[in-house]
Amino acid sequence: MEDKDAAEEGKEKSLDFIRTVIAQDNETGKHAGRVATRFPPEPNGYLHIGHAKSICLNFGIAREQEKGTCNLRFDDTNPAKEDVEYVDSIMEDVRWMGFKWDELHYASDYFERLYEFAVELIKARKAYVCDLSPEEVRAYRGTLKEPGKNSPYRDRSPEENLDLFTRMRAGEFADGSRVLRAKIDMAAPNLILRDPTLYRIRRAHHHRTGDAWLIYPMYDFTHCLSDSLEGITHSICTLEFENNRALYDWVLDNVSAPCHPQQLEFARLNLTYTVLSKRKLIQLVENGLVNGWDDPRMPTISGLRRRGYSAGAVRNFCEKIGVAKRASTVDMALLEFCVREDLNETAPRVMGVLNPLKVVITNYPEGESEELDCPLHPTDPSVGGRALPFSGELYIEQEDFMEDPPKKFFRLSPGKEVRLRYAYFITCTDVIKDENGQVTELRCTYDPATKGGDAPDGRKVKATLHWVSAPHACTAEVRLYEHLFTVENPNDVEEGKEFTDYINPNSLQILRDCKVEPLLANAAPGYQCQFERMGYFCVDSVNPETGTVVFNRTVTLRDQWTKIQKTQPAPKSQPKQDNKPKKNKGN
RNA sequence: AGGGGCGUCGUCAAGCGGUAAGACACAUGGUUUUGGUCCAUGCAUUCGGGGGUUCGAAUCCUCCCGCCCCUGCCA
Repeated sequence: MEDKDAAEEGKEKSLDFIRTVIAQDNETGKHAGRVATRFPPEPNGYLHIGHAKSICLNFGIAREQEKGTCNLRFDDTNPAKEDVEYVDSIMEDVRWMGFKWDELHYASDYFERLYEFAVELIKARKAYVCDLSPEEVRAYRGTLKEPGKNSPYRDRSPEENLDLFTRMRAGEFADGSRVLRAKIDMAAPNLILRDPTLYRIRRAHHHRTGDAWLIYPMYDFTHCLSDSLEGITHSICTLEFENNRALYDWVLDNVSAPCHPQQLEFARLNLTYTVLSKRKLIQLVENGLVNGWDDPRMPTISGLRRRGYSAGAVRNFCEKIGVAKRASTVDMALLEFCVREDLNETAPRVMGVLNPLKVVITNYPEGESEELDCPLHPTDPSVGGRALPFSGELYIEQEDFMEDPPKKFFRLSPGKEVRLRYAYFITCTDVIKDENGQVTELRCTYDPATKGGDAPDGRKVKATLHWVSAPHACTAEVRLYEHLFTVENPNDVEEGKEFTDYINPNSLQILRDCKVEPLLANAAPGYQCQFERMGYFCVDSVNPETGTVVFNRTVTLRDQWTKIQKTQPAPKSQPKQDNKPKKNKGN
């Protein structure tokens, strides 16, 4: 053991390309050992798992450096799309992820300074007010293959530009009638550099500056200068901004900026069976295709939280996926692995029956009951235990009984003996059906000698079932979730279809008559546990008026049995008896 | 007269001239009072393709191919 650890220590953990740059900068003393990052969301939507990757990168880097800092900065330069609801949710999500920002900033706090930088550019003949309409600007820009042509307003004098820009700010011109543009190169092969817009006129109420401004700076002008003003050393963003780096550098090179951060671009996260673009996420919410941003099916941080994911699991996931420049799509199975890994360690094991089937123990003393002392975790005694009531009337899972079982079915069937976890061995003696042939109840006998779950005579059973004592059971609502989409890549849309056409109709299944052990009657919202053999669940944070506890299934357990079933020849038809017909899970 | 990026196992991802890490997934055994966990084993003779340099190439050179991003007064 010890030498193994020692061997491991010798191995250098390989750094991703961003941390490699930072390590080099530290070595050369480029920033005197200082490392300053920032997480810069625009408050125009809720954060999702893709942002979690960026959060872990930026805050993570700051945390692992001796002199590292990470700011939270809202990139709020487009009042038309932004809202305080989003800034609040973003702060909550970053905190929940387990990070603390060093400084909190809003790009809008820099508006006055940004204006001064723009004036600087105008005075240096590097920016001009352009009267072209948006359509004309587009036409003048040229195409991917052909150069653009200069705006007729390109050579206005600094005096005239200053006058016009001042009057833009003062509100003398209509929205969209003029813009301030950088004077760079209309023939630049990088279109971003063809005299990009720096300021536009917008009579919109800003969530922070109110009506103080009528002109708003564009991202490319704002972002680099905000970074500079905050003394950011490494400005980390996603790949699609690679083209913008030329402008990022141009602005900082042509203005008296305090410092020049290095922009580094990494590949954004894509996940199978979901969408991760704000536009699409907003569409799902606004069209009522999901129940809000925190719908547990959503890949949002708030959705994952409500689903029962722990911050640690999400952080772990972000570490496992790595950081690189290659466009990639991570398998959802990895995210699921990360929650299971986390919850397996910590979650108390309890009993919950999703689709109850009544079992009467015919030789158990009528009306009696007893309490079994059971651990809450199979390997970690510190999780504690609880008293579990047992009686002659129980519920077991419908799928744990088959009247005519296939070869590899180990669970209960007529004449078969199984173990009830932590309780007794029982043997099925009778099957009771209703007039439709549906199984409504099982009659079983129990062996009093097997109390606790072991037979003194050493006989074995092939299966252990979870169960709940009927008179003691608490009725609960359980929401089962599956992938939001039926296809791996919902962005890959067939001709004439939309991504919403691939929404999984079974992504949410509500079970209203589940039976859980009494311990759970007063479980607090957010409480995470494992229903033995069924999966990890958590108490929904939004409780209904009805008073019944609502559980969200975070993730199923790994399941050999369904795999075996899939590879088995179809079993002889069985009368279905679910209270809610269950679709074949998985696709 | 287009420019900027990226191609290593099914999916992520190390590797940076010395002979293909790791993780998920998958498969097979073992343990087990969860068909869970855990443990063991297997899983790229080959790095988009062709040439070249070299004793030696995923790593260097070269040509080709494929994919992503850029023509918002969005970020």
